[in-house]
Amino acid sequence: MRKEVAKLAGVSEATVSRVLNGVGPVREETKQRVLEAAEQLQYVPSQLARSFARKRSGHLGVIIPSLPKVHLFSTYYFSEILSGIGEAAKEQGYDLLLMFRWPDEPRDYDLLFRTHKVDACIMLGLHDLPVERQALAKLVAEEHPFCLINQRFEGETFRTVDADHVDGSRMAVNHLIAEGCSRIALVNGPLTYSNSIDRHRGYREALEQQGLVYASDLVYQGNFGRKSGYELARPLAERIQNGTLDGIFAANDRMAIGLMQGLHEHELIAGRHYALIGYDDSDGSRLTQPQLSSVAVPFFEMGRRAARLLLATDSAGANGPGTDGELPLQLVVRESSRLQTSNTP
Amino acid sequence: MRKEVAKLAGVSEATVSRVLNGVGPVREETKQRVLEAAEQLQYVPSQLARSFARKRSGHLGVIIPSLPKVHLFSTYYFSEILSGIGEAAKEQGYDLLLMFRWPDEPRDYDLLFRTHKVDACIMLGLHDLPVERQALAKLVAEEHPFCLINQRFEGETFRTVDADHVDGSRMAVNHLIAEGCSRIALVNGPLTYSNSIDRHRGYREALEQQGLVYASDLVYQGNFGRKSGYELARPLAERIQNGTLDGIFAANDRMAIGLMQGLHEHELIAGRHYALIGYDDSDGSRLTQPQLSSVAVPFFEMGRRAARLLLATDSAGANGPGTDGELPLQLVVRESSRLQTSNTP
DNA sequence: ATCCTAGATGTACACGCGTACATTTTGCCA
DNA sequence: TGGCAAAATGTACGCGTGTACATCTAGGAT
Repeated sequence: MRKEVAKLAGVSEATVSRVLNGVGPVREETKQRVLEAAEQLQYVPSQLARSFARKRSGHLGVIIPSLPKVHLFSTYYFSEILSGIGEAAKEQGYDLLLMFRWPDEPRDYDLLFRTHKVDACIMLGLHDLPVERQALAKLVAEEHPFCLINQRFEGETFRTVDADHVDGSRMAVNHLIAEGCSRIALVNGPLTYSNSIDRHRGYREALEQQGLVYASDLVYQGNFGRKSGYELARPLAERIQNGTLDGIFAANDRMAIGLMQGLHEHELIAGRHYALIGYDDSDGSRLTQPQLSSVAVPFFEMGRRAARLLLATDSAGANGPGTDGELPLQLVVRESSRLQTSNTP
Repeated sequence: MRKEVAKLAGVSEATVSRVLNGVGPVREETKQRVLEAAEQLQYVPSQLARSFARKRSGHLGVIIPSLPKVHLFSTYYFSEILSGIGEAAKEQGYDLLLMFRWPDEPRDYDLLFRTHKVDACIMLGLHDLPVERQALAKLVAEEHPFCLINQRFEGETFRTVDADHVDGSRMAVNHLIAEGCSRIALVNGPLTYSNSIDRHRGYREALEQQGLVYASDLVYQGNFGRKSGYELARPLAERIQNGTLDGIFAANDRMAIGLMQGLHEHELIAGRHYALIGYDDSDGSRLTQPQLSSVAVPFFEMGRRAARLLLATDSAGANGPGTDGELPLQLVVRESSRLQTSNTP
């Protein structure tokens, strides 16, 4: 208890507070006396009371989507981002308040702020739905600092840390073309993610820039899960076999891997009968046989940036909405996208 | 502000508090008046002040190890556990305070409690080191509720939720033997995890129960990382080729997969030239070719139990150290452990 | 020696809630 | 109608900090 420390050190409670917070002028000798007294009494200030007095929780909230059975949609994705957030938060003296959001729960993010549970918040894996936009708009209206990662809301100016997925997708498709593919399918994710929109745009741009035709029947849709990729193997196998498909760009690794497994059951091998490239460069991409080519996304760095953006106090911290510049992606070529032999039947 | 709500509803602040907390007798009509006033004024109590007044943070701390470059050691492992913890915490009205612990940081877990940052805490991925034991012993001495998951400290009575890994390992090895293996290697993890000790014991017991000899030169050691498994491929390949090895039990999937990849480079195929089984039944086990046999560990359930154990208030909650009963494991046979053809050269 | 200023410390209180205790109101029975 | 217990509400205060403001001290310039 602070009072006892004060008495033991022969000073007032205010001085104890000053020493422990390093504020205000304190004589060196006094400071030492206080520190010794605190040490001797094993005194540590209560974060609870401290937060209360300061009216700041010291928490950075992180909203993570949780699925009924899957628990976490993509462990790699979230783990990387979370680690990045964690590093920056620790750096700034904040703690992470992790909250799992179930699909049908109300989006009352503003309560997190109004109840002072968090000082700032990062939302992951949001869908572009009206309810979601509305909830976020409310946060903006009430001037609560928050940030999205790897996701934009078209037409809004929410603070966001994103990568240039149009360019990343272009890179992926260009690579397939360079490997000799001319009929390239896109296996995309749900269009309620800006990610998917970007993939589609990059895919189309690359095709058209290289003088290939864009055909909507080459665009397939999954849900970013492995199973959804696996299930698309059947229609794609047919096209590969009848020669109307030689390359596949999957919007993430999980679907790419599912696809690869499904096509394998049709005796179709990636890097041999067709070229395949995924997206995210998740750890799974190194587990498959053949190993999966992919586009590396700096998730860790994105998490870190988002947290710094929100918490930075040193420079021009929580100034404008200031969406950060988009981060660069990197093509990672492994075996699945190689296509030396042509696939004539 | 509560005072305004009170005024608007024509009651005292205490009554507002009572209504919002559902404590004490309140006339139904009064209750409605207060709720309406609160609604109208958009009043929500500050969690900060509430926690302060109650002297309970409402946070369940979760300590997660973080590695310099790897960020998270095993995303599957932690994601599952974390999700389980999250579910139980939400169920009990607690929030998760996530803290990444770097290897060289001091183990001052007791500060978390003494500063009232958390009401209870779950530690993951601890090593059995003197500093660690000491830190935990301090928590016990100060009567702070905490729980370990998937890990015991021999000789201590720390609250723990664990699975019977001796039995799980026995199952794995018995399976290999049933598939016709007679010379089975163990690729273990670091012995500073009780997990590893258990694996070793189960491995040995199974061998001896089946009348096979236990030989220490068949025990290899990795660090649970894929790379460490990959690097063990060289010595193991040699033994497989000279006929002194036909089965491998890896202490986790990551090492098993690395091993599988390494052995593949020696033209050795799991399920054909040797039988392989991993442990954890992580999502990666389904990504390999051939798919990896494994032992399923109910990580999600373990996380949930640990959290309930700590937070449960309804039944006999935080009573004794009460280590929970060990959870059952399940053998998951896929392709890598099948061994129809003998491996005569 | 005096005065002034900056440095050092003490005093007092607010922060927003929960809650023990005092007080008032209600409902019921004699 | 009076009385009494229980229900309903109000009053007052503590929780452990941070901090504005007042006060005191020391040291240098005049």
